[in-house]
Amino acid sequence: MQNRRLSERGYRRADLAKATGCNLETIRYYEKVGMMPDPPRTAAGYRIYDKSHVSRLRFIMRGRDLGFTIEEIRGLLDLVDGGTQTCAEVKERTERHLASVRAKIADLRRIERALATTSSLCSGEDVPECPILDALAA
Amino acid sequence: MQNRRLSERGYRRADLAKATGCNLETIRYYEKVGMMPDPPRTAAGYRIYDKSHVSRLRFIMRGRDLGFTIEEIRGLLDLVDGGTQTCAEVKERTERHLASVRAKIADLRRIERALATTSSLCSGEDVPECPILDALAA
DNA sequence: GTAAGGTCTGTAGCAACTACAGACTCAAGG
DNA sequence: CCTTGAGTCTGTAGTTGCTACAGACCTTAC
Repeated sequence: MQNRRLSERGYRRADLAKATGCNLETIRYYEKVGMMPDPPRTAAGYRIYDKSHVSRLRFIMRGRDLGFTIEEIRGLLDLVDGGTQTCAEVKERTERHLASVRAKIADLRRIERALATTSSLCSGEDVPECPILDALAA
Repeated sequence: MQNRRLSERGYRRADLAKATGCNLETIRYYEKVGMMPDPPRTAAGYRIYDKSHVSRLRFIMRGRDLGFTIEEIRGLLDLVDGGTQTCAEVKERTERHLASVRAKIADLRRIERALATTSSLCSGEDVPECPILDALAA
């Protein structure tokens, strides 16, 4: 194909981006902040990635999708990298995060009800009393 | 107490921060971006707040907690501020926000399910192999 | 061999804060 | 009356987690 020699050796940055769906520049950012390892380079300085980079980047992105902060993901990666991870630790972190997600859902449901009520009140001619303020300010 | 004359008139910035849990500087930021009104000032230029500012700031913070952007909160505040809008406009904005709330709930439910699933895979034992990490890497 | 396109670096921008620095104000104690 | 210490004022710079250049360099296809 267009870059046979390189693709025999591994992925270029754009290949990694495509393989993971990650933004091109974000890969460099993750490297800068130490979440992705400094990859080997070609003689000309081009980064060369392999399958392991694809997995790691997917791991990071999946964590972000699940609403983990960078620091939380770093923590999870440390467990992986350390090789000393215990199931108990990871489970504990996950459940803590699960609890906060459930709290957010509960809050949003309250807002949803308030908005739905407002909307139904809005069918008349007059501007209604707004229960949103009460719901949010409570 | 130490500033009786002022506290008879209202809250100072630090009082408002304490009453709402908002960061001191963030109050000024919200004022700068037009989410909080320019408050009255003492002769020396000190901001003076009252109960209405407490409610409004709580409203903003709650919205932020729930993941609304500044622009969305601005929209909600417009609803609350009311005044010049017709009922149709209010209803339209309300339903738009309702849709975004429901989308957020759906997102969080998806995250919740993923977290609950990964958590349930985990034995909680002190073994180095963790199915949650495997699931994230998958 | 040259043009198109990928990669490199550093840096600047974004949202939404958060934290100074340096000047000013104010109430209380001596 | 003066000092002291805490609170406030302004503008600006730093933070997080990206994202998007600019300008130079490298590779590949034709």
